[in-house]
Amino acid sequence: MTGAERIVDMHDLLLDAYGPQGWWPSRSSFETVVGAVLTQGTAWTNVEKAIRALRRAGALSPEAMTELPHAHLTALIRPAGFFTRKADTLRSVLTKADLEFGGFDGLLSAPPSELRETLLSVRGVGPETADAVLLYAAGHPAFPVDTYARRVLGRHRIIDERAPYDDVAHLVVEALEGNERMLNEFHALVVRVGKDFCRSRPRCGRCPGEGERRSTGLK
DNA sequence: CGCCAGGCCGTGT
DNA sequence: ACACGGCATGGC
Repeated sequence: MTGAERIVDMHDLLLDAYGPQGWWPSRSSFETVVGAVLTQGTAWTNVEKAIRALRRAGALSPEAMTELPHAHLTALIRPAGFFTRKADTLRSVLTKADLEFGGFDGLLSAPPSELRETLLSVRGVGPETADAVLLYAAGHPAFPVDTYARRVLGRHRIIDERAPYDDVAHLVVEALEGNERMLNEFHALVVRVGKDFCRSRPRCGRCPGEGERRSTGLK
């Protein structure tokens, strides 16, 4: 079985086991983008605190957040960690959207490649955040390669755990034939199963070829 | 107390 | 092209 076939199988199996995950959990595309930035290197529970604070402050729209004094923004997202950097990043996205795309909706409406390049040009937005925005806020085929994707696909020997980001992303997008619905579910399902087994139960024994990681493995 | 979480960036090899 | 430390809070 090829890697692509195993990825399709994994998607089908996980979907049967867990059901649709309903990602991205948010009330608007703007909230999705905010969440994508805030969750960088941060537990989702902490992101929820920050999102709730923003909502209470009425700052969960591009216009409202633009009006918000920077010190307020920084204070509101504090629970999400790395808050000085993340506040700057959110501000930069909004500024760039206004200057170059006539606003946030204009940015999201840009062609996928232009949207991705623009997002990547913002300090604090890397490939995973950009691909999460493409997939979950703009509805384009993309695959955000996060720590869980690396872990799960790596332990199943479908990829080398430290393969370059774009290699992994392209492999999955090709495997799922650019099917946005499947890419959406697959990313969410991989996070779900990764939380269930790969973290709380390292070496759970369910991944093929798990025994040789420390003995012979490593290139 | 230590480790980790739905990363990214600047610096040094 | 990689390795590494810094960025920061909160839960277990």
